[in-house]
Parts: sequence; structure tokens; C-alpha cells
Amino acid sequence: MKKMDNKPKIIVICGQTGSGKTNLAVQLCKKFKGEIVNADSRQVYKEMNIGTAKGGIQKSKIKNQKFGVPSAQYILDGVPIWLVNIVEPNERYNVGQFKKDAEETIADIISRGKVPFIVGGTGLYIDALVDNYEIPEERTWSDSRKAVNEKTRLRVSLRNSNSKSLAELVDFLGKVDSDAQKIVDLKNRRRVERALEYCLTTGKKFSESRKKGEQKYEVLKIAPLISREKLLEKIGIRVEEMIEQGLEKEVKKLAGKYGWESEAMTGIGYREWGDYFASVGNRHACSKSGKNSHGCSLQSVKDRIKIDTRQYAKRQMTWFKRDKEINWVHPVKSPTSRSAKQFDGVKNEKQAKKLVKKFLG
RNA sequence: GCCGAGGUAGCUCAGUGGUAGAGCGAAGGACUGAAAAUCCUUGCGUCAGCAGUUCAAUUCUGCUCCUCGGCA
Repeated sequence: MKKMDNKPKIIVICGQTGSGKTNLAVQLCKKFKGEIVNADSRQVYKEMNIGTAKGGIQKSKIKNQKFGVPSAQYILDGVPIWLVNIVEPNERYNVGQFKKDAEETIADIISRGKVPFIVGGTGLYIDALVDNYEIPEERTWSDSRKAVNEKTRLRVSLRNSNSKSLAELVDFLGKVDSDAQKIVDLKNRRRVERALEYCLTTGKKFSESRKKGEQKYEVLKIAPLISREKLLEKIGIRVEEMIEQGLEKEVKKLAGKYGWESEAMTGIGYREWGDYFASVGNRHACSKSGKNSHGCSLQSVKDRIKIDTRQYAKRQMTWFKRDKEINWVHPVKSPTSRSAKQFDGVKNEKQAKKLVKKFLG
């Protein structure tokens, strides 16, 4: 038997926020006995529900013993969904961990005769999984996923050393790994820091680290394509809905519990509230000037969330555009706002179902 | 009606007697352990209108229009 035929099959549903990938995924899962593996870097966090658009995901109450397997903890419209709510809001998650978790989950799903659907908008996570990035074991990353370790200390010292300018870090990198300077974006401090961190913690060269292993899976990639106008409209509606559902309360609770510096508060839908809460009871706390002023009024918070979401969606698009393996499926031209939700994905469904059917053989 | 402040990039505003800039937004791009992150590239716009002074006005002067405060 040929090697290639043995590769397990997975289906990836990716695309911009608000493009309707979740909807599509659910439809496909229902038809093809699928289970969802979340590939969204924010939905992995507990207690972050409204702002990360986890709408519809519920704790599974039914203990499905049919196959003698523990049922999924979470379900979405009847479909099991994994890798959701797995880390605390003040912990840190990353690609390496995701790849590991996803591979385990996929193996589990397949072992039960179901089809894994990787669904999410985090391009890096998806690529790492699909292209099998060789990500070195991170020894200091404890199983409990606590972010306090030797590496973090190094990272912090790199970052907090204001004495070290970017230029100095670049210099340093040159000494440790001269080839790295050719690959790394030297204007991007975070990238330089990472390259250095890699060299210093592993003792190896960063320039030799970015390798792809042999593909583990046979993959079908599908992404819903939505017009810019439609997307902006959807984002607008979504933000309004989040507010109605009590985003403010959720943010307040998280901020109180974990602080504004926590991982949780760096996400879109959360970080925009800083000035708003700071200004409560202090009308002059609002900095009107320049850069990072997110404004004090509810309206300005909403506007900012919308802008941040739009920019994020755009970045996602430039990422996915270059992936030539993606099958873009066009949604049906849908009439208007709220009801449109129901229609988005109708045509997707048909086209996508054909693709999946053919793929699964 | 009077007094004061002002009309400059899509928005908020800097600025100069020799036709202008920052931030935000927008557009495009990158991306191998923070990725909803981080970074890169892109700004001729009747400098409100008209007239005057000047070799030269967006910058000075006058008038007109408009906006915003205060007083009536």
C-alpha cells in the first residue's frame, strides 16, 4: 500500500472573522459526522465568551456513552467542539501548544471514526498544523502551562531591558546567528527577540530552525469568501450584539479578576475598554490626545472595536490569500443584515459539501 | 447684535512670507513559539471664498461666508 493513502484526512475551514466559517463548519459536520477542532487563538481561553464570539457553544450535558468514549465537553449546535476553554485568562497559549493539542485531538476524533474539521481564523496555527512545522520541544513549558519559567524570565529581560535598543538586539543576534539577520524582519522587535530567545534557550541557530516536516495529513481547505461591504456590515452588527449581550460586564469582571495586563485583555473586544473604565467617576481621565486613546464614551469603545476587528479581518485576508490550496466558496448574495445570517452559507454549503464528499471519497 | 476663538489630508489638529506635516483612519504587504499579536510601505491637499500688500501668500491686511464659546 502506498504511503500517501494512509494519511488521515482532515478538513480545514478557515477565513476571516465574520465570514461564516463556523456556520459552514457546523453544517458540514452534521452531514459528514464531523467534530470541530477550534483553531482560534482566543477561543481557547476560559471566561472569555462574548468578546471572542463563542456564541452557540455550550457545555455538553449529555453523556454520550454510545461508543464507550467520554463525550466532548462542549458542543456547538449539537456538534462536538474541542480546544475551547482550555486555558485560564491569565495564562499564555501559543502555536507550539496548539499544534500538540490539535494533533492529539485529531487522533482521538479519527480513532472514533469521526472526521476532524479544523475551524478557525488563526492562520499561523493552521499552517503549523497542516504543514507540520518542526517546533522544538519547549522543556521549560510546564505541563500545567504556567507561564512562569526560565524562558519567560529571559524573554522579560530581553524586553524590559530598555537599555537595549533594537539596533543592539540586532547586533547581538548577528553575533549569535549571522544568517538569522537575513531571515528575520529586523525592524520588528518582537521577531528579533524571538530569534534571540530561540538561540539562547536552545543553543541552536534560529536560521536553521524553521523547518517543515513531512505532511501528516491529507488536507482539504475551504474558506468562505465574503464581500468587503458585507463583512463591514456584519462586523458592525456583531459588535452591537456583543454589547447587548453584556460585553461590558464580561470585560469588567475579567479586568478585575486578572488585571489589565493579563493575556485576556490583549484581545479585540477587551483591550478597547481601558480608557472607558478608567474614566468612570473621573471625567478628566480621558486622554484626548493622539495615539492610543481609545476614548471614554461607550460609542468610542464600540467604534474602536469595530475598527480593530476590521483591521484584523484584513490581516487575515492577506494571510489566507497567499495560500493557493484554499478552496474559496462564495456565499449567496444575501439581502439584508440580521436575517442574512441565515442565508450566509447556503450556497457555501452546497459547494462545500461537494468538495468534502469528493475529498472523503 | 456685540466680544472672543477658529475654518489646513476622510477625522483630530501642528506649522511656515517662498504652494505644507503628525497622529488616527484607509489601501497594499509581511508573517515558523504573544499571531485577535507584531512589523513594513503609501499623503498635491483649490491650507474656506474674494480682493489687496509683496518679486512671492496657505502664512500679512481688508471684506464675505460658515462653525464654536461668552455677553446681550
